[in-house]
Amino acid sequence: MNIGEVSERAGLPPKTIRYYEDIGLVRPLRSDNGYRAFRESDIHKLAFLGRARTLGFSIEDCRTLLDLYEDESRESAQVKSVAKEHLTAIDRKIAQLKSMRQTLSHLVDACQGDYRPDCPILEDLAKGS
Amino acid sequence: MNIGEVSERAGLPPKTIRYYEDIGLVRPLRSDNGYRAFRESDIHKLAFLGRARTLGFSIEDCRTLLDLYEDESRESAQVKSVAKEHLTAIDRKIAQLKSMRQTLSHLVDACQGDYRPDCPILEDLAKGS
DNA sequence: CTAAGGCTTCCAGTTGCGGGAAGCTCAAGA
DNA sequence: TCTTGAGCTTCCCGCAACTGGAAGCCTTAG
Repeated sequence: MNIGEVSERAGLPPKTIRYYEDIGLVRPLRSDNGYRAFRESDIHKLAFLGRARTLGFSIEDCRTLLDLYEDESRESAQVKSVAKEHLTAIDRKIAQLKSMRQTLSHLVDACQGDYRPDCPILEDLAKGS
Repeated sequence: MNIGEVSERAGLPPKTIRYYEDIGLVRPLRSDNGYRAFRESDIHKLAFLGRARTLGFSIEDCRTLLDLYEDESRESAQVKSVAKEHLTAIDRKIAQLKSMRQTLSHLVDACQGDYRPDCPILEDLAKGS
């Protein structure tokens, strides 16, 4: 199967698929004409990767997860460990964004947003919190 | 004032300060020996930038905000507009992260995390939800 | 036979810096 | 006075995870 159809079926842009091959996440065969020839297993892997990426896993995490997926002798604890670390990273990011949101929304509320130059937002930025 | 002391006072690494000069956010003078010579106003700008960055504004937003800050004839509506757009971007990111968090925490909870290979996390990634 | 579309590779750009090399300058100690 | 050592300079590479675009081959329909 050529990259275009694979792209549709796996839900990933061709560019991304080529990139994943570059970094060794998938290893499609090649046809005589030089085109990539994907097997069902490749599509399956790509869909796996797409799903893992939407959950926010890094490429390296994806590599690890894919390896574990294909390792019959894996222990689920290994998978859980990767997922838990990612979860705490997500929590950190959420906390950080919420903190920004908090400050920023106060400032936005305090700003008149009219034709006059006076602005609490700029005043805050200028003198630190 | 040399870059080292400015770095301490503005709370930004020297590398970052040089980068900000590269992209035209600050324009320190130069001493005869070629060293950057920062004025108080430069430090003030750098602190402004540092604060804006911790609130998550992009460099381009920072440039805009700095321009507005120095523009006596600004209208606070312009500032508020930039801040509001950033705020909605933050809200989008928070929503996305929360969605990831939701899915991921369910999966993590469902995984035994023991020596056995069976794993709901991998199963989910494999078949998509 | 030709044109369009799909495929290939390769290179550059994105965001916001950080690391490190090579080399100049300056201040302090033997 | 000479020599360190720290601090400064520029320059270029690398990161994550792609995306866009150029140049060129392959295939298929008209």
